[in-house]
Amino acid sequence: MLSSILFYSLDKAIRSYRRFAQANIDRAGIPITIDQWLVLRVILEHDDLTQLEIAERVFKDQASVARILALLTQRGLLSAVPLPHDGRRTKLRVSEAGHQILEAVQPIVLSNRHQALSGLSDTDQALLRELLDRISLNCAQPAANLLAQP
Amino acid sequence: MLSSILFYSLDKAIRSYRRFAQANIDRAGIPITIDQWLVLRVILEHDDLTQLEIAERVFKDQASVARILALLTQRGLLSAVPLPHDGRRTKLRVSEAGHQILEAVQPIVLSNRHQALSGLSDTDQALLRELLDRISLNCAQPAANLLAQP
DNA sequence: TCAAAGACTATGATATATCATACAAGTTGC
DNA sequence: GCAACTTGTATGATATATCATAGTCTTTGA
Repeated sequence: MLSSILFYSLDKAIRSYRRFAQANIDRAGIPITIDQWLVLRVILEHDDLTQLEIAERVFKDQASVARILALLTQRGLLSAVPLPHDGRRTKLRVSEAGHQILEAVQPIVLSNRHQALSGLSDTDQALLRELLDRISLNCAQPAANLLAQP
Repeated sequence: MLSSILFYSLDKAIRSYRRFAQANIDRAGIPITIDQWLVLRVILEHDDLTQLEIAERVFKDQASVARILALLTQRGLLSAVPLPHDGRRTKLRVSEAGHQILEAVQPIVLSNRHQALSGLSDTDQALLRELLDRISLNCAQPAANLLAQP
């Protein structure tokens, strides 16, 4: 049975949460996706990252980030100023409109997390995080080679 | 810090696992995606589901399933025979080629899970599942209404 | 200083996610 | 037996995921 597989529960949990969270953001009439929000947050915390560095922080690849940045810029939530010392890059800055959206979303984000974690004690949450991080770590290792080359 | 958020760890874990698992399948030269595999598996277990019922089992929506089914059919891994008693539907059947791919992937799937869960005891795994299922359950509830209507 | 190597971004191709909607076919109520 | 409703599938539009690659710019090394 598929439902007996742990990764099935893992997939279900994150999909349920993302749908739930996005639905609440949509319901509040705030025009942003969770992925766009996450990228904005990263830029807010560090304003001198390359697309690859942003990608690593949000677990996406560089191409996905490039497209999200293009969208955010196009929507006026982000501005990109060329960096003088490197002609390839730009300095990304969250615009005023971007800040406003981040502020508007913040209480919804907190409420979403609170509801999603209701019934989990602090101990539960700490343990959950530990187990999840262990899985991430395991998957970052090079794969065991089923078809090992001589 | 984003990294202190539990859902960040959750997102990271499932993305790490999916990349890891897909890379191992690709490396073995088996031409199937994890999502396609999952849908095939569901059809194998129950051969009389509507697209919506399949979607519920794999946590996708009907539109996504429709497109995955079209692809699987186009690639010859699935056949669709019209059902006599309902002109809208078809009976889905995993083809011989589909069975072969499922068999070829199976050892890789098992190895992936084993590696990803290494270091987690049975107790850990049971607890992890419990916590994840609780989150899914919490997110299935209608949202708390921040802007409650009188 | 110049050529090779490396870093950074953009984009084409394909797959999936989601909403909305169109269309077809079945069911129900009267 | 027909209209209204419901169910099932397909698809357009937009966003994200991923790989591969092209194009630009920087750094390195002799």
